[in-house]
Amino acid sequence: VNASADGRTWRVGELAEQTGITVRALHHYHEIGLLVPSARSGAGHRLYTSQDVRRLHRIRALRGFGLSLAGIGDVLAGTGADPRELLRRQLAQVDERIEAAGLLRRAVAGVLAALDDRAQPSAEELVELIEVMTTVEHTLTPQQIEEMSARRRELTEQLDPGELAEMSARRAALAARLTPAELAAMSARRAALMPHDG
Amino acid sequence: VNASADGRTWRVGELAEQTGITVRALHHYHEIGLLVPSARSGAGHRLYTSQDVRRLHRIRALRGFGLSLAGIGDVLAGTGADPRELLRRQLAQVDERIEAAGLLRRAVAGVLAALDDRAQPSAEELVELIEVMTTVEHTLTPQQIEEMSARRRELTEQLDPGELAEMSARRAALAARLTPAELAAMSARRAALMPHDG
DNA sequence: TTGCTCCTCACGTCACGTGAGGTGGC
DNA sequence: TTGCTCCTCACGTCACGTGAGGTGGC
Repeated sequence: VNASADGRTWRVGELAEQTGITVRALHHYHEIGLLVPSARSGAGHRLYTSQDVRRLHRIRALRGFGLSLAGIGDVLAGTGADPRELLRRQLAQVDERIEAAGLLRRAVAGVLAALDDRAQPSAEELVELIEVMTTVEHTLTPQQIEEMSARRRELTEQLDPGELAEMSARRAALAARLTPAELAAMSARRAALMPHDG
Repeated sequence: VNASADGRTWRVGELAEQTGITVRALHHYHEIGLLVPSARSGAGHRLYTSQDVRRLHRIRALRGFGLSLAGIGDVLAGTGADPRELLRRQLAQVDERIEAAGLLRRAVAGVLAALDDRAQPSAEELVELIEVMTTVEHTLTPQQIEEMSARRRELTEQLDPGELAEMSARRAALAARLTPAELAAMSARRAALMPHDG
């Protein structure tokens, strides 16, 4: 808002050291116009003013929120629509990631549990196991899966922010947890998957 | 193991439709040698045998486990080391993702909660808010952060699979959950962040 | 004079998406 | 003859990493 007439400038290396952003990344931000240093030295070296540094901190903060560099540019330019809408989309995306990762973690842990009992598990057995475990999911056709996610998207978009946040939190917590019962069920299923010797 | 003399073959389009994997992806798998169709028609069209289809299913299953195409090639070739080691690394990676996403979700939800009270939040306010919220994390230098994750990695590698799985499950569940108390704390902190009017 | 930091190309990454332009099979 | 599927280039994506070869400042 008010320009403090601080004449101090920073060079790329200094900025990189302070912020943990690499020199190459700063070059990249310059290339795409996201952060153009306000000055150059006589030798052509980039010189960043305190204003530039301030912008960089904002860029880093927004990047930490998972925004793309293009998205960050929009937000900082103020050209985007309602910022809340942006954040809501972010939240929904994060929740999808959490949910997917939770399912994946359960699957991986399940396979690991099954393998840990075997003396010398071969890669062959591993593949076999993973294949069978994922077969269930594959009985759904891509269309069906698409329909499901589309339907869910519609539903989600009709919720107000409060409801959305609540539902998301519940789903995320559910997906990330691993109940002993589930582990037991996997352990049981494992017997059916193992090659019958003799 | 035993080759059922099933002479049936499939063309890329058929395979794509059945498996949900795009034609382009199948071309890509061919290019990198991950899945080379066993035959070609007179016109040069790719013809996949039942063996090829079987391999494709395995590729898809392993891809679902988050492995890179190169990693999948290794596993299917049986050249990799102990498959359990591979899965353990996968598990650790997934847990890191879940944890990071959980932290992110909390931050985004916090900012959203703060913004929802404002009548007409500007992009400027949004950025300000996000910046302040992430400032705490930035008091750590990159080196410190690196040291922390390195130390944690060392610790993790010394655990046996059982301990690892248990710890991971706890961490993941913790990170994904959003307690009312935390929301309240955020709500309280919010007051300090809002610009004091007058 | 020697390091150190800086500079500008420019290719590589990962797993494909997306045309462009053309040919064979029912 | 008309669609449909198939083919092979080949560039684009996203946010930089990683040299290559060269120049200015203390």
